[in-house]
Amino acid sequence: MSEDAQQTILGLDLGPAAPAPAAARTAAEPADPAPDGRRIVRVLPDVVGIDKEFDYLVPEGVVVHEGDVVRIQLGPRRVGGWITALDVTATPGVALVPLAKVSGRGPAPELVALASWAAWRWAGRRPHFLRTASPGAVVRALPPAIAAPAAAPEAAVEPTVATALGHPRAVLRLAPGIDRYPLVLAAARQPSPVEGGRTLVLCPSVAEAQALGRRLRRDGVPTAVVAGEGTGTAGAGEWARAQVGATVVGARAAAWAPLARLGRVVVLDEHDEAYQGESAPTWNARDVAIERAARAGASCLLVSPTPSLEALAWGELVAAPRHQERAGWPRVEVVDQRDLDPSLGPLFSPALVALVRGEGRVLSILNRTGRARLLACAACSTLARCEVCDAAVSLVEDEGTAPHFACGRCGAERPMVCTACGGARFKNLRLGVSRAREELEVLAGEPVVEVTGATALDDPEVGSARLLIGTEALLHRIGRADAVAFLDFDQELLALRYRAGEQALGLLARAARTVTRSTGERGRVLVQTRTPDHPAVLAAVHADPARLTDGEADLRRALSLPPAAALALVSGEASAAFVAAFGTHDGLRVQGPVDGTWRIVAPGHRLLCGALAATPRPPGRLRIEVDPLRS
DNA sequence: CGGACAAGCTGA
DNA sequence: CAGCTTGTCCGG
Repeated sequence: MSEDAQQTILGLDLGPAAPAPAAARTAAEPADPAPDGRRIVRVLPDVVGIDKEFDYLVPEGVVVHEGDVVRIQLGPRRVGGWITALDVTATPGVALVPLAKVSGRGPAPELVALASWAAWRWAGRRPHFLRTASPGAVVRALPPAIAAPAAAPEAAVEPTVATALGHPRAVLRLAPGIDRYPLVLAAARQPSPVEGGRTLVLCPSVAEAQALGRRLRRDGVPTAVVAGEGTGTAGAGEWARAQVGATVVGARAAAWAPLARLGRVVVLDEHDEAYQGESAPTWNARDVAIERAARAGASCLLVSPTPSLEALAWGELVAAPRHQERAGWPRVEVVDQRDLDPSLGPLFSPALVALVRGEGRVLSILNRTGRARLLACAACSTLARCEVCDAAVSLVEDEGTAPHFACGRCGAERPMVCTACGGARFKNLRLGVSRAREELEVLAGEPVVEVTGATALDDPEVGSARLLIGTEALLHRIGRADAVAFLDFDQELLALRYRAGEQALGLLARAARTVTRSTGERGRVLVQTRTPDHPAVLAAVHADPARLTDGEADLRRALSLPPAAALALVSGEASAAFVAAFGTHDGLRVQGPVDGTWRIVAPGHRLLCGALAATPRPPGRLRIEVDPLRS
């Protein structure tokens, strides 16, 4: 070993305040020595593309634990990795070299195992998950153990909530106007099925996690907020506190938080799509949390105003009595756009006009219509049109050719140059929203501010505006309003995704929460649609999500869609080779390709993931999405 | 994944 | 046949 390596080797010690015994690291125990008397550990390199482990010698006097983050010499280069097994026996005929460095603490053994499971479940690679489970910065030693929060003085929660907390795997349907904090506090304080077990609370956004964390700390619950700086990994301090006994609150990545002894998992707004990643592996934090709880013997509670069909298929539904749930929803008014006076246009019903001329902050939601985007010259604002037929042209950005305009009507193509001023820069016009804004302004008789993804929320114009308009992202960005109006809800209801109904109801629930004031008083939700009898609309109007989910579950079964089936999408340049190698399996159907994407339908994940894992990956880019949310 | 090394192509 | 590209293999 080089002098350099000797200098960088770091002895790690658990210290006196090691976490409680359930998850006690076996690391410090005496080793089975290798034949030559030195310990050997197995290491998974942190290199995507190497799904293989390698054995290394532990340098004399160095303490290692399963999950520790190390650096290794792998062939000609030095890379990071994780210890996945301690005290393995040497493979004959392999010349071992020592670990180059033990960097610090990493995921505990049960998380290393969970990463293997997740790699199987979402057809991904272990390093992806182990990175999420590792601290964002080096953790050399753990702080002293943190005592469990004092038990709840008395049950200060609703009977429904108490029932749900007492159940090992429950789905709590909680109306959107109900504050979840009493539930979270009780979850942190009440004993769990695991002696001395701590609570993990997941919520869809980092901001919510931080807010919950502040409230819990104020109430004397030692809390670690595990929410990363973009990448999803936790800061070293919070990571270490989570490891030694804090109650953990966090967003998606916190499903991998290092609780030494997990007793209870609570997933708030489990239906929220923010729990699932868009890039492969498309793992879902709710499903990771469910599996993790099951492995730990912990209870798991999924909470949502509109539980997903996946949740309902998984656990026992607990709901408040009808009148109580009803009281937690605002009034949802439905306008049938088919009855509107055509001269006013379909977007502006008398009810909407009354709403914007009334008082309080009103959010108007309008999704862009389809893919039709208009381009205008950035310099002179002239619309980009076809020189042949005058229709609006769209931008073509194929590989191999320079970006140019193409006419969707007559097919003519031309360079990306403004016909009026010769400018070459163009801006997208979100005509749907922009024009609606202008018209709404006229109808309201006062300014209406358009909020886009680029709008800064601390913009004084936004802060002071009473009337705002935007796409559904507006609901995510503006937390409070007195009324929410969906100008054309059919965009949501009739979208071509199989989950459109659920997503639409989820939007209505979000709107319902947006108009709930801290006093409990409720504002209004207005829905303009041509399909007022759609189950998602009826569910919100009647404050009864079962109106959607009952029928939807039957439909999914009939059509072999999740959760009655398991889906995977396979795309990328190597997808054809992969599908060829995948072959045929009993009970599995391979469809496609459509636009270069194959679709695999299976009766369940066991079959689907088993078959995916058994297929060798061909070289080249390959994207496998298990449980795609779109599609 | 990315470095090493081998086999194949090109031009003087 | 040097010099370069392309491909395959392997890492402890």
